[in-house]
Amino acid sequence: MIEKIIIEKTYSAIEELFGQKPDIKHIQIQKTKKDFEGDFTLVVFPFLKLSKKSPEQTADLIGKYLETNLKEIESYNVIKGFLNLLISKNFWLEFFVENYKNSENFGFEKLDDSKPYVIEFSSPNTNKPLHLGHIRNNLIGYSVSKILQANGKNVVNVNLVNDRGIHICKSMLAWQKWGDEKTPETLGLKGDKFVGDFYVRFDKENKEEVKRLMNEGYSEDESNLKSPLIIEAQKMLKKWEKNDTEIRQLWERLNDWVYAGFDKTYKRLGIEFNKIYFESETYLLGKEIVEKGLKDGVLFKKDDGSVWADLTSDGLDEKLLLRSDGTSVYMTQDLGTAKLRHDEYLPEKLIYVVGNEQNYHFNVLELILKKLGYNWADCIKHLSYGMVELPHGKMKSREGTVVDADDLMEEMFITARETTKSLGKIDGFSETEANNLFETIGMGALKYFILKVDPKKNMTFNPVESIDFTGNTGPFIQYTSARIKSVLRKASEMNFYPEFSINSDINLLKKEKDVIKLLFEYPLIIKQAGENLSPAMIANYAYDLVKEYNQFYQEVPILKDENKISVEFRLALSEFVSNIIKSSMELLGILVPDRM
RNA sequence: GGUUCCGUAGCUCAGCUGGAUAGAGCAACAGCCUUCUAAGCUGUGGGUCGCAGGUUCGAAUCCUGCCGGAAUCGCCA
Repeated sequence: MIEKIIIEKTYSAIEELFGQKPDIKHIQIQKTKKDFEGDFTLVVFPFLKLSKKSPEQTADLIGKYLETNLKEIESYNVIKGFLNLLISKNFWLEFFVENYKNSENFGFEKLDDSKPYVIEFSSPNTNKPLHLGHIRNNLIGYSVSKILQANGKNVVNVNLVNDRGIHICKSMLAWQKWGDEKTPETLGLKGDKFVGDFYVRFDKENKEEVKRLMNEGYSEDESNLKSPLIIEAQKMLKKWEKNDTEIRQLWERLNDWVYAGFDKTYKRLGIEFNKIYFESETYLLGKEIVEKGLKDGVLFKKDDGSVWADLTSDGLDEKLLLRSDGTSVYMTQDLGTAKLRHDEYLPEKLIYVVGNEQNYHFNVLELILKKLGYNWADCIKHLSYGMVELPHGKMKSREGTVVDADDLMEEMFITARETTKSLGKIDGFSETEANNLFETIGMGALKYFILKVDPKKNMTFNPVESIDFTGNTGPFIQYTSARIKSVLRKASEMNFYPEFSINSDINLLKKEKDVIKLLFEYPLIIKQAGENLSPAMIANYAYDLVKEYNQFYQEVPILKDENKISVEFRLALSEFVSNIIKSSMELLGILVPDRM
């Protein structure tokens, strides 16, 4: 790495020039800002105490030293305390030659032998279809998984499906009562939608019961408890827990419908898992851990028999782990599944992609595991992402403002179709090709719109803006790639092919160098995105690269140049860029078309 | 009330592990297609980086306080 070389040389420069050893942390090399001449910049302010000279003199001395002692440095200039270093043309060309032929894999690490990274995302309930919030979760999880793989990690994608509990019983009961033996097939509905409708039906009917009870003089709380529908659902849950055959069959039937529906949504989103956990299989886990903790005196029991963890010494509250009737709560299950996953995979990291409303939950989870003596709890990482809000506020099912995942994807497809058609871009496409293109563009727009935002931040989803296809959008990036492909096609018709060797004497234009410099950064971006678990860093990089390339494309003729070496070099540069666009988009789960 | 997170252009977002004159896109306005795809490129206007202190040669970035917003603190998941 050139930065490292400059840092090392700067160290010896200061040592030799000023007779003192600098703190290595003070030697910072950064990209030179656009308005100044140079490639890298050294900030010399921290060395003034050592040099006992003015910033300009200090920078000048170091600059001279680097210029004579580093062959990569062509020249330098000093502005105030900033030493701008110009890297030689040959350095950039060598970098280019060494990497462009294998640019499909440029920046990707080979699979290392570290322990696996287990990443959980999606985690749906089976009583409701997936919505916009799930889309963000899925896209982030899947992309982070890809990014970690690009960093050479062995990654396992897991999903934990909440397939049991009172909410599923509500849907089951509603279907029993009002379903008339209808099925998704008979109604031509997607299974998750079908079951979700019965959940809504239950809610509606139950509200009326509650209203009736309140009219009879009961308080709201009492009415909620006394509602016959609720009582019946609770009975059903108890039967389920006792393995009642009839209830279990009904449960399986409804859940299978839901899974068939989810599968379609996942498939269209392009999401895959290596392993799916079902809560019905894991919800009893954790009890043993808690009972052991109780025995060891880490946890305590209250008079009513409930079991708690005391976290007050850590600035948190007491946390319930077993109810007074001995049943477990969400936290208990999570303790169990965490241990299960740890035992199964012995992971380096256990990543949970879960919304920031559960920050507290994960703090507590980690703390309790540590209290129980599981030191591996350190490997737990809550990848906390922000809520998706609509321009008018958050999504509320009561107000019917929930954005359904399938509807949204379909809208993106339709918008992509209309826009593409109106631009006249599908001449010569078969119907299948055209539909594939609309899907690629629509999904590209949606995914990019969501992933370009820093995961930890709340974001606003404006349906109008998100389907914009110009500016900082997925389609713009896809378009640039298609443009390059078009040039490459045209080139081969003219018998020009991407080619460059270091022997070629070439005058490297500013725009060409700017593009190469961005390509040069890609491996570092992948690394940082991996460290920060941030698809947004990849998205923003891809945009910067594409923006830069388009300026090059606009200013510099590729095929029209008279110099064959220049033509071949620019083709090679373009091909390199298109490969990086493709690979960075792949890290976001976005495809790039050959033509659009 | 306690804890955590957020506040950057009219809007959506970068920049935040301290460095130069705070950047993009959208929206508005003005240009560029007889030349490799105009889903593009160029230009103009638009900012007390919530407010006030502090640390520092240097703060949008770090610390403290305040203001505004969100989440959370369930024998829900």
